[in-house]
Amino acid sequence: MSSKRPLQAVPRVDVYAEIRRRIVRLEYAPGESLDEKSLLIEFGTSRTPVREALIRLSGEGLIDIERNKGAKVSDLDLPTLQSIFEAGDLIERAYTRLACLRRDEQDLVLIDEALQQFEKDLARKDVGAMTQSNSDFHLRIAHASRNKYFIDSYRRILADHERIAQIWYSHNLIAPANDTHELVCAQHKDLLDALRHRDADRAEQVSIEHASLCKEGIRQLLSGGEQLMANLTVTPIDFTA
Amino acid sequence: MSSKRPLQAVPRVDVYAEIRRRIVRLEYAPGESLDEKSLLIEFGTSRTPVREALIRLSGEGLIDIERNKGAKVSDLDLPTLQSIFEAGDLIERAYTRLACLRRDEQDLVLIDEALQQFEKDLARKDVGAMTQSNSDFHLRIAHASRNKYFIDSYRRILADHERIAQIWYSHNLIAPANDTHELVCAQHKDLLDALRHRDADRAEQVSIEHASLCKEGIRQLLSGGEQLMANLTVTPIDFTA
DNA sequence: CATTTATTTATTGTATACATGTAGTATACA
DNA sequence: TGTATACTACATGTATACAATAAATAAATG
Repeated sequence: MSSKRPLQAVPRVDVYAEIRRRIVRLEYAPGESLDEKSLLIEFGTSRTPVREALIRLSGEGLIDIERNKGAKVSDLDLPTLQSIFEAGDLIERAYTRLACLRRDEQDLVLIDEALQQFEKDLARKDVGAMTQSNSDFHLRIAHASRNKYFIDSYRRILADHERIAQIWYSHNLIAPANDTHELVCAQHKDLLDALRHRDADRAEQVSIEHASLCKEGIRQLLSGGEQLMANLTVTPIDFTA
Repeated sequence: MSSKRPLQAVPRVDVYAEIRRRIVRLEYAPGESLDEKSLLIEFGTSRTPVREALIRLSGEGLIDIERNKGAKVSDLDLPTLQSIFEAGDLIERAYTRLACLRRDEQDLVLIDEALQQFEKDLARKDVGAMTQSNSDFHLRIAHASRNKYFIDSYRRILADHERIAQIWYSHNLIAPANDTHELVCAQHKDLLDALRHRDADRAEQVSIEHASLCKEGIRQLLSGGEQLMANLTVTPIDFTA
């Protein structure tokens, strides 16, 4: 090969992944407008990769694009929060049951790895990493369900959920004598154990409790803050027997 | 206003909508590769709108993009079919129940309009239009649930479902003495009636029967074709009481 | 002074040119 | 003839230039 070398080294920033990371870590606030120019200057790329990343993120629901008016980070209001829990609970229960039926040994290994990563991140008190590894843990269970619609639906919910988890984790780390994270870890282990024994009923029960714990935490967080945000009510979906 | 006029008239083709239409109407076969050049020649635009359309469609799961290797229409194999029914049934039941609680008068009007449009399209034996108006009918119910995650999840499932419905409708129109479409219309009316009376249990029951009818139709369709496709089995998700 | 209408400026949408990577073909060699 | 390598052609990825739209400001009119 001659001395010709590419002007630009290969490991360039993944614009999509980086913007996504900033949104779920709340570095970009909900509602904040994202203009292409400042992004391309920062990432050192042209507009094309930035625009393509924004379109992808729009498809995931993390940003809203209005024609000729640019992109904004999606809002996170109370109805959205209620919807997250309403849909999240149900879909989580569904894929968890299926995962019990369909998981293989490799799934268990991957889920266990994510579980351990979460505990490491918790020990390091790295809230961003915790959010990431928690999502990995749950998404890997979703994967074991072998149903791409449940996987994608949950990924969509999780994206928004991460932004809330971020706040919740921070709060729990600050709050004195808060054993919530120990409970979360215990539930993760229970869930993996139920998957290992293919016990769908127990896995579903743990899922319900896991979601409840998070829901209660957020409820307290909101009531601790502004009063108008305190009435987080989630309608349960009771199917006919 | 002066005599200056844009060189290009405003009502240009919506590349995204057109490619999407062709996929759900099976004009592009599952697995078929879509290269940018032939698309841009056909639509008379540059590569940019084509690429952006492909990225959006990729986000919706209708095409698969592999880096440096282009786009292919997503496959529709047996596992996908099973996943559609598995996830579709559950999510449909969930949003239907919620829609009973939350629908307003405007929702009922919109749902009724879609219902009537479907009957018109059926009378005209326009399979493509039937698929579209059927999707509209169900999506408008989903909208009445006021939960964007259920709406988006169902839209995702529906996109793939449309490709199957397309085949099923054609088959029913050809098959002699087939009253399936009358049943479908009756169920649509039942569903709207249950929504009107806010009867969640009945609405859910109709949803289950509606999905069953479709599922059975597809099953017969497959067994009529190749033998290896005959064993469409869908795992029911029985939550703990 | 308030309101409306031009004019300017900035941002987004589209087209095109260039860079890079992949795949197919042809050639060299065993 | 089979395999490996080099080269060519083509498709995709990225950068940039141009067009159109929206927002902001300035000018004009009552």
